[in-house]
Amino acid sequence: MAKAASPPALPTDAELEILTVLWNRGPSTVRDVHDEINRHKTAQYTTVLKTLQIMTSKGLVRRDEEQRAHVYAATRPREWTQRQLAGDLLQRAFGGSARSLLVGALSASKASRAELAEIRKLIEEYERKENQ
Amino acid sequence: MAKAASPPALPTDAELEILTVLWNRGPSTVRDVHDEINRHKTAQYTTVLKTLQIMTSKGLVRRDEEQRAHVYAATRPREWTQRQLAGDLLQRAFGGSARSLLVGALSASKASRAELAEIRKLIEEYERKENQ
DNA sequence: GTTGACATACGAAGGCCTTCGTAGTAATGT
DNA sequence: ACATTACTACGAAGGCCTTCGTATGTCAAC
Repeated sequence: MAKAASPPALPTDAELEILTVLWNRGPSTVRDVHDEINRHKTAQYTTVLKTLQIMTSKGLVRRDEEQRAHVYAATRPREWTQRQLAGDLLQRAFGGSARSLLVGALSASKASRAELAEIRKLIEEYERKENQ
Repeated sequence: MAKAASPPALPTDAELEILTVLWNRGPSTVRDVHDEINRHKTAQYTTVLKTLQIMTSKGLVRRDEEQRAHVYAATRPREWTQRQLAGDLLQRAFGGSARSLLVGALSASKASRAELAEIRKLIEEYERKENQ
């Protein structure tokens, strides 16, 4: 069973939460993930398990069954997934305009002065690369 | 019937598509929306109608029943909704970092030189306001 | 070997989203 | 008056997501 081949679809809400744990912790058992998630909300152990099983069949995570407690790891790096998610929203809600998306993000987040500076540097970096 | 009071929840996919039409066209009948949407995909008239009815009950749109063909209008402006959506993704997938979100958006969109310049100006603008 | 702790597998329920077909009603034209 | 056309209302199906309870298996330790 399992198999998913094709590009893993976008992770859903619960899936993204689990992926975040995996990205932060590295390969983890269900128990690891469950414990981590229960730090800020409550969820049954089997809920996490089931979701991880589904994620496996979707190809979002890979699992190592060597040990009795299977070890799960994200298939795609955080950045790759973030790009998918950002790209999706970009098209769906912002007509592809990265600028509009940034406006939305900034007005939603009250970015600090430091963050603004970071973003400016990032853009300058991009522009430099663009000009080569 | 109808009524939703509380802050309208985030629009779903199909809802966002309809909202986009309303934002672009202004108040419109179901037929208007349906015609517009069928320019790039096919959907039954009653599907659009039903979705608009649901959106009404959620408070995403308001409807004027004066005429036989009801006229629908978005309750919230595009920018407001975009902020919700951006803010939601920002928290869910980027740990609140607008910079990370921008990185994702840029790598997903291959922004043009012109767009990069626009974004830089936007940031400079923000920084100027921030420093007053 | 029985018990208890801990693991996976799996079915199923409840929600929401999306879609559409059908029914009923109002306007329009012949 | 009648047929045609255009509109709204509504129910329901099919999917996916999320959640959980229950069944089952494994291992260790008494």
